[in-house]
Amino acid sequence: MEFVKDQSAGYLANHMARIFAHGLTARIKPLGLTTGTFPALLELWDTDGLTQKQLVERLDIEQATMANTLARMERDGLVIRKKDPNDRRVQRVWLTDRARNLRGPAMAAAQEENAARLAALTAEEKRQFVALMQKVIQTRMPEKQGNV
Amino acid sequence: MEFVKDQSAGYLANHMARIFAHGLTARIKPLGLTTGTFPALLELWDTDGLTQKQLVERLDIEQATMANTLARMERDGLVIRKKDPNDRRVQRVWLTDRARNLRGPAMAAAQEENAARLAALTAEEKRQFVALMQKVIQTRMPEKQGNV
DNA sequence: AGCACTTGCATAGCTCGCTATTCAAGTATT
DNA sequence: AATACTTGAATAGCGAGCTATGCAAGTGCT
Repeated sequence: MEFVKDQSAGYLANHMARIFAHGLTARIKPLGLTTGTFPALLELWDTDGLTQKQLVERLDIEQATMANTLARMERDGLVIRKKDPNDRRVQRVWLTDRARNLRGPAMAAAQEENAARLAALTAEEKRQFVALMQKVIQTRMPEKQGNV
Repeated sequence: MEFVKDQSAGYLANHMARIFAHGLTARIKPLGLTTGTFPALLELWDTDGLTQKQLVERLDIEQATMANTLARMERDGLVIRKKDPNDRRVQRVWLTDRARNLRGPAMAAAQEENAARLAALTAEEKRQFVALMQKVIQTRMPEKQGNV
């Protein structure tokens, strides 16, 4: 065969991402979280009250995807959205107490999943692996170089 | 608790997979293909007439996902599904002429996308990268009880 | 002031992945 | 032969991602 799927970087990336997502889904389900909320939560745990626009910029996610994700998060009591009084187009996103309290357990779950998936790699391989993924990502996003 | 998303393997895997998917989507759109059909097509180009069950086993995709993907492929004139006369539960999947003719261009598109995304890596890094992803995928830790 | 342009977000509608459930066809047990 | 179990696929319903489009609030030009 001219194309071996298990040697194709794109195929492997997709497969691997599904495996990570599957594992993380299971680990954070007891917390009442889903994987799609994770990136937004990470940003908000660091800086509460970001605008939707700011979240989109920080996460390389489309605006429409973020709008939908935030709607689910609001529905599930993780955030509330308030119009910025200075510019009423802007929605600022604020964590609820519940979301703030999930920071520790959620980060622990993510780290456990990472550790489990990389368990077969040596410390040096883990370092290389992360560096290579960063490099591949930055190939499309040269504007972010040095910022990672 | 320190968690830097751009050093998290799972986060990077997700991000990278979205980048690959985005690129491949654009490259195969002119062919009338979408990314989800690609794995099934690769198997069928190699062995036409597989059953749905066999496709599921070969691709690490859930049965329901494959059923939906094949339904879209049939709708789009890529395959036809025929009941196996020896076991009428079984659906065998057969490529159409159109799908057979797409093999060359589709594989070329995938290889071009892979090459573009890995352009910043040396030959040795590419080899390592693929090997590391294979290793991560093949790691299947037994479910831990209580302590991960 | 009035008009066009820009910006931030929401909505519609799609793919693709998942879990859970249902259904029909085969197999096995009695 | 009738019943129960097993197996292959389909369906329902959701999350998460995308593109395209709509709309209201702000900005700028005249």
